[in-house]
Amino acid sequence: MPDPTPCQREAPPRRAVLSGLHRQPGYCLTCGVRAHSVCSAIDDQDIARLAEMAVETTVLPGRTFIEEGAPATDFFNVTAGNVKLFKALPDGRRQITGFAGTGHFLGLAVSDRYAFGAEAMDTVRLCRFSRVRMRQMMDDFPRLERRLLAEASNELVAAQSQMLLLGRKTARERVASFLLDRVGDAPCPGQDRSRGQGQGQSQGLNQGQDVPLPMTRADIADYLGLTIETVSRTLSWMRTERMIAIGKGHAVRVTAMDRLEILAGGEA
Amino acid sequence: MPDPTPCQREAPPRRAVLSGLHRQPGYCLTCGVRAHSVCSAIDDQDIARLAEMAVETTVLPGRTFIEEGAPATDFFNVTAGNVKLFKALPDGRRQITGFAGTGHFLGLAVSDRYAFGAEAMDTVRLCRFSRVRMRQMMDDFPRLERRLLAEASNELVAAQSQMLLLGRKTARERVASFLLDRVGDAPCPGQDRSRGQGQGQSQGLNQGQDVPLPMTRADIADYLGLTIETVSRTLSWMRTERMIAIGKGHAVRVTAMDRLEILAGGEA
DNA sequence: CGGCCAGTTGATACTAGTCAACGGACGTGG
DNA sequence: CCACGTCCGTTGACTAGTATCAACTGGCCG
Repeated sequence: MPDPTPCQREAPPRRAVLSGLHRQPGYCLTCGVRAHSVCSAIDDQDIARLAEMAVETTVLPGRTFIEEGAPATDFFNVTAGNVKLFKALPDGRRQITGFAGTGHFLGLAVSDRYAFGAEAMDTVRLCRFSRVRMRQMMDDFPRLERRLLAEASNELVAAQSQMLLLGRKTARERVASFLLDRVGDAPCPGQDRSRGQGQGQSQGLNQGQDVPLPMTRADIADYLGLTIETVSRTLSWMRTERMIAIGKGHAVRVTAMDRLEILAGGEA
Repeated sequence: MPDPTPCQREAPPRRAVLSGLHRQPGYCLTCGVRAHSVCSAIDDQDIARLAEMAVETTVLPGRTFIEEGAPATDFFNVTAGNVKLFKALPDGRRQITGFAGTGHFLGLAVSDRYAFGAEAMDTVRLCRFSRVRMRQMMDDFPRLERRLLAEASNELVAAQSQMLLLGRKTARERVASFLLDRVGDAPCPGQDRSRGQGQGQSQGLNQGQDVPLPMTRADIADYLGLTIETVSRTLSWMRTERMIAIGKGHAVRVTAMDRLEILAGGEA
């Protein structure tokens, strides 16, 4: 297993939510995240240009580093930690539109303002790129644009599934879908997305699949369009039905994948 | 006003849902839709290549021409008519993820299967491109890819708004948001998206803004995650509140934009 | 004319939201 | 050390917003 925290170089003295220093030219060459991210679209020989425009940024847990509606000046690439993306209504209701982990690219938008907010769920490390410079890179490297298009297409597909979930699924179906979407995610986020069905993650003599839930009930609720009470009740119900086992500290073990899959109602 | 049905050439003898003949090399040069679509990313001098790989296709109202889960062999560009895009559950519940009008590009996906279905709402004319050939075009013309990325980014933003709507808005808020999204759409779809604020929202002496609704109540319901009854009741309620006037044959006039906007709850 | 479909409206049911109480984990400070 | 407060999660009682079921209308077309 490679370096679990691939992005640690500089000292961490910063004040505002967003600050930081530019990377060294050779930075990206050794970045463990590159392989999983859009940066892989740039060859070794050109990657120094990318490195030099990347600003190292650290965001503390709970801090909002993209404000919905603020001028969209930067793109971001998550190099460590997890981020929640959301939209909100004036009265405070909010919808989490997605979770972004290591390797995820943020900030795609044609508009000059961010259409969503982003908040760090844990300590997050980011590469920050100005949009202007990023556009130059895209001009010079069409492969980068292709990679972004692929990323956007995947997100679009995910968004469509989420619309089906939010518009048409019941609370039980939503929670089941949510758990299944996360089966196979490594407990250590960002690594090992191989999703090998083989011996899977720690099945052993088969106790079921572990599902890491690095988010609170409130986050799950805001993601599924439910309340925390409903999420809690639904998980409790699944436990009494012996479909899952609820462990300490944000961990759930799926013990009846088959019934969960039926519940989730695979798409037609 | 230019040719309202810019894509009429060949005779219409066809049997299957999808068939058709390849375009003539000069076709795209005169296509009135080109300016509004991804095709504008290709210069006049190169557009013949695109024309030659485009297959003219007509789809009758109500026909599904993209089947969810089917092998994704083609991209489409809508040249006339309106399309609804949707995902469905095995038991028939369905969520319309979007409406696509003239100029809209369909089929973006990395997967080898369509993630959504598409059905003609009226008589639809399409340019159909094989994915393989389209990929060649993208290789040769990075501008095309850039244009597609912009298109995808916009759809992503729209999808996020829709998630907020589906997850967190009440029925009244959903219907209000839906109507407002369509204010300014020309009654004749595909033309005049200028959204000229010129004469204001035509208030003033003013009868209000016309909102064309070329879809049934069932479609609206499936788009908003509601039932047809709730949509009907909500529109009726808005009428009694004098926020809208309901005309014959799928037309609604917004008579109190301001109250509708408050209802829709502008995003934070 | 009769059948069908889209839409409206009413009565009732039910899912999930709201309000509230409680327990455990954790951190702080006496 | 323990008392205290806070945050997160669970559970219960009740409510409200939509869904469901059903009846009815008007338009369209064979």
